[in-house]
Amino acid sequence: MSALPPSPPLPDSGHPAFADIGFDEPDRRDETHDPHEPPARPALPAGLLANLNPEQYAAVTLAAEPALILAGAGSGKTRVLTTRIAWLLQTGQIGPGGLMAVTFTNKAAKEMVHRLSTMLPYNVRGMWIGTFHGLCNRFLRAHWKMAGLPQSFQILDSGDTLSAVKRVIKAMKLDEERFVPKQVSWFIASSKDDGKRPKDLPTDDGQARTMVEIYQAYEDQCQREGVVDFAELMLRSYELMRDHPEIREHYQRRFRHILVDEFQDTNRLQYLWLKMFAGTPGALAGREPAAVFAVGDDDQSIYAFRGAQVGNMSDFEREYRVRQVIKLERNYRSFGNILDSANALIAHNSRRLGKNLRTEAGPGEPVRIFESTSDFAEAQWLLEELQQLHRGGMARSETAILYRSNAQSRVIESALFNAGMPYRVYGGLRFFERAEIKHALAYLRLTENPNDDTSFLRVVNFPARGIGARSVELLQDAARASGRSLYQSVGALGGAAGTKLAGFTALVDRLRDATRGLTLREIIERMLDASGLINFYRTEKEGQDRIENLEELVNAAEAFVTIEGFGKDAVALPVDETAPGTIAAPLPGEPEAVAAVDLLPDAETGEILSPLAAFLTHAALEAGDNQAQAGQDAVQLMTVHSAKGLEFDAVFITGLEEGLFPHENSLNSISAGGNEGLEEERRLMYVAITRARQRLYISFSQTRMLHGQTRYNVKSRFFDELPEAALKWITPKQQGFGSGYAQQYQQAWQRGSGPGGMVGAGRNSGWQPAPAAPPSWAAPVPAAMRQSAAKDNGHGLRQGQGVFHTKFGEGVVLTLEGVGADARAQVNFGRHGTKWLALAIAKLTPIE
DNA sequence: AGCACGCTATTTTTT
DNA sequence: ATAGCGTGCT
Repeated sequence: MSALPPSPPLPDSGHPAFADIGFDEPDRRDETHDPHEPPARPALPAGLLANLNPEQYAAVTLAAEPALILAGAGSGKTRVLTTRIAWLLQTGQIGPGGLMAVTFTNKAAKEMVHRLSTMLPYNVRGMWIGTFHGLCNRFLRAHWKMAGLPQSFQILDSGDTLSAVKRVIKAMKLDEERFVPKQVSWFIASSKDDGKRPKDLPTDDGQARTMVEIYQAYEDQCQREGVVDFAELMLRSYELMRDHPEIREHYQRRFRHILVDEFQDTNRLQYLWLKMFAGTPGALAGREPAAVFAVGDDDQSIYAFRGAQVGNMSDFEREYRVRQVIKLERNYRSFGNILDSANALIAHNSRRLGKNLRTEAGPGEPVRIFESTSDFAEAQWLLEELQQLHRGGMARSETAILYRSNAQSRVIESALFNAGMPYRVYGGLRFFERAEIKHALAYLRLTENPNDDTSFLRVVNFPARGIGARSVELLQDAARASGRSLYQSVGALGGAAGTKLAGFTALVDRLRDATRGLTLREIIERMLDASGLINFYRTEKEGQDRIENLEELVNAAEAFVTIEGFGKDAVALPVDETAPGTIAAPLPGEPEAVAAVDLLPDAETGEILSPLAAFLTHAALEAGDNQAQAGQDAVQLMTVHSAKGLEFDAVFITGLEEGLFPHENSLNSISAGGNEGLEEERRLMYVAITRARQRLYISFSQTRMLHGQTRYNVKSRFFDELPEAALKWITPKQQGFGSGYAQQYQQAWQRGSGPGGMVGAGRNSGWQPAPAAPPSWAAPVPAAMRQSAAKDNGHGLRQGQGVFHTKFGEGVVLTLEGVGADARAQVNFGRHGTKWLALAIAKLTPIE
């Protein structure tokens, strides 16, 4: 008997193309097994399971039932995930069409596919392995009609989303001061991430009601224009599953194994989405839910600020009655002192699922702690230490400097730049986010869908063709009045403006007609020429880089490939040979750099998305690398957040100061369960520490330039939570302004020309500023007061002086006022806040 | 249409 | 300090 009946046909389907494409081929191999009775363990493919430790082995070979894997940092998480997939396939428990593996980032998905392809003798690219959003896209392309979308719907990135929101606010004639586009955009995205439509939201007060109205109007606008934002991809897929039992049943029967990476980072909607695909225990008539294999680490949950719910882990455990919780605690990355530090630190968090990393590698080097007088001195020290490591034979790319906030990179970059030390900063503009690329994509999108108003507005007058803001406004009014797109409304305008606009739409039409039947490369080349983009940048002084990027876009199109079929039958096709029915030979050697996507066929007709539409989808879902200075062996600079998932021989964690790390803003979010904000900061520090293989350095500075002013800082409380035995304090005894590092740095700074050509670090998309509250942790020191810095007021104190108070502990003097019995001092006690003290009463002992 | 000035905000980020 | 953005001027 087969416990797993073949998937039912989709409603109104039965079109042969559906199965031919392999998109939804039911897995016949399943029918020889009963997945609910664990199959006898077959002979293991040679080498596949070799060298797994007992816990890894247990996880990889778990029976087909819901499981939670608590995978500590460096415990071989990706290996377990990929080996399990390979094992499931090779033991014949499931076919390549019967499982789904979900990650958060394209990078992780690619890594998984890459590793799998080395484990399995066939092409794995056609499988349902990808990011949440990538899989949603695939799903919606198959069921676009039922989802109420046009077949070639476009995807908005966060920039597009913001401008779309701006247009809505303008159209509603609302005050942008009261309804800040960024905040509104964030509100809409978070509502969607919570699974909520406008009708599900409270409208208690006027402000809230208007916000919901904007949300509704934004939805209508997106629907009219045929575009979806990132959150919409998830929400629309979820609702489609929820509201269509036949679709739901189809996919629930199909995917018997669902593997989820970084489960601790899932938000509410993503968990709901997973439950839809897996089925909820007890709610399925006589069926078992899919075997969800959730891999995560609650100690590495650092994205609560963008909606991640660590609670999904315990919810999953409870709701799916997980019997198998496996902890991977053996660390293969770091030496003992590093792990001891990580363990001791994270032990200060409450409500952990509980995990302790261990290694057999021995203690290794101590964790080195450096106290510096200024951020300049800290940067200079970093440079010298890096030079020493490099002289000792360590590759620069194996060394990383981590910081809590992007603003910290500047001073470090200056020091490295002036010394000629190659470095690479993560976090700049991504390829597909560059202005010239967005312009080019806008033209391409208009040929696919002229009603895409976002794209229309972006390029209607770029390059300049005499269509001013006034004309555009008239056009928008006409469009609004008739409820049609800008493109459709051009005819309604007369006069000179109407003529020029008609010229633009004619250009779009010409482009669409002229590129029909051309290859992707030819389409893009034609567009670059006809739009005038290339010419525009040729005449620009700074246009050379932009032209190179546009050429790179042509290359990306050239390398664009789709995958057809599953497993052994899968072939990679250059996208221009994918006319339905044609089969091309696999690309020679299947280069790793290839940008592979799916054919994205319609579930009913099997009709494949045009190469151009598929490419545009790809561009939207994968913003591309941000390697500004790739190639060279360079020191890696990044925030702690972006370091997650990476590892280096030597790691420098900088700026360990109260208010900065842990960050002041995080300390506000105290909930019933404790100080959630602080605990997330601690997890962040835990992530930072566990990036290091051999050497770990942690530094902090007494003073730091922030927002143009010097701030006096107290060292981070996290130092108190590290095991003294694992540490080595390497700060030179004698320090201070005008001596040592600070002075050396000053000279280097004056000599150098400053950091030219470095990558801009500022980049904010969902984050919203909290109401401005003056930071209490490191009050800026007014210039007038600074004069008193060197002056002694009779109490042996000066500004910047370290002091000790019996109740508040260590602090730094920020300001001094009055003399004699009246003398007062403002002291920053870090976590205990900033206080004014009467020096006649308070017992302050100078330290250092 | 393009530039200059002034204002504002400055934790973390992927898709 | 400084970058990005909106407004207003040439």
